[in-house]
Amino acid sequence: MGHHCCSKQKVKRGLWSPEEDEKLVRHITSYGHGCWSSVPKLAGLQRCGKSCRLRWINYLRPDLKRGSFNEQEERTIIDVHRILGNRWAQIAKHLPGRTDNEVKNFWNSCIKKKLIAQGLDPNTHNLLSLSSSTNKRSISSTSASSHQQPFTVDTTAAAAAPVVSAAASLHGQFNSAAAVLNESSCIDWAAVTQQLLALGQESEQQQQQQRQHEAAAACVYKYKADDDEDEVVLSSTGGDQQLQQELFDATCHFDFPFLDSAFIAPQGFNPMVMDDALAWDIVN
DNA sequence: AATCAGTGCAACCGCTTGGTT
DNA sequence: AAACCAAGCGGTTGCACTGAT
Repeated sequence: MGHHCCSKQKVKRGLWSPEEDEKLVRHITSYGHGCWSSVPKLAGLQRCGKSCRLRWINYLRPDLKRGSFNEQEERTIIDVHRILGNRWAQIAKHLPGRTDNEVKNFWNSCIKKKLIAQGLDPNTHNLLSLSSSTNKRSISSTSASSHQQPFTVDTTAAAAAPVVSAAASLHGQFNSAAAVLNESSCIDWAAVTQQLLALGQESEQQQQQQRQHEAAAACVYKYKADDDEDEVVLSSTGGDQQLQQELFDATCHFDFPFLDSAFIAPQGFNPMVMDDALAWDIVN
């Protein structure tokens, strides 16, 4: 089966020669690529337009950074992958000079193995032992990303340490939520919070938390990012505004470095169970 | 020296998306 | 609404290279 995009022409395939590279670079730097399907003819190449485009994007573009990935880049890939999954093009946008193909190859050949060696599931970024646990109960699943596991709660842990469990569960849910934020979906955090509370036994401390949850549930957190600065803005739909402001001040120090367009956190998004360390862990 | 397995990277394939007619 | 096309994307393949035997 030949190329559907250029089946009428005899095209060369396989590795590019330096001469072909030179022709393509010369053509694009002089005239731009325009319509890729016309590039091979105009540049004097016996390649299909798709092949030219790929060669340019992945190898010949002047702004590409060559060489191996540094530690910072590796960290970024892992962090963004945790949130976005295998969306290599999206991930590559956070790595100037790197292509989606390069990131994907680096992930498959290197990072994946490192994570497995660390006992982490490269798909979910959870501990492998936890990923295979059977003592879990699914309470919600809103993920639109196939790599994400349904939101689960370890009920044993919940009984022993509900707050920790809730935080851990929210952590998992946040990952799912983050994976779909770009599609402008909203997570029903108020419902999640209610279910979390139902799992644990009510205590005085939890009642205090309940009040905080309710206050936080009336908050709308707006995150905006632009070239100059990122900011999270609080607005309220009612309730104890002083408590809301305290919650906001106490929990919204963190950034959302992987969201390059503004989003509005869903009503009921509750940072109360997150401290800065967890928030940092979530978004990084 | 020859062979083989493992690895990394470049390129390809097929599908999806978005725009145009 | 349907058909078509170009571009974008992620998964997969092919091949050169390297190290072990």
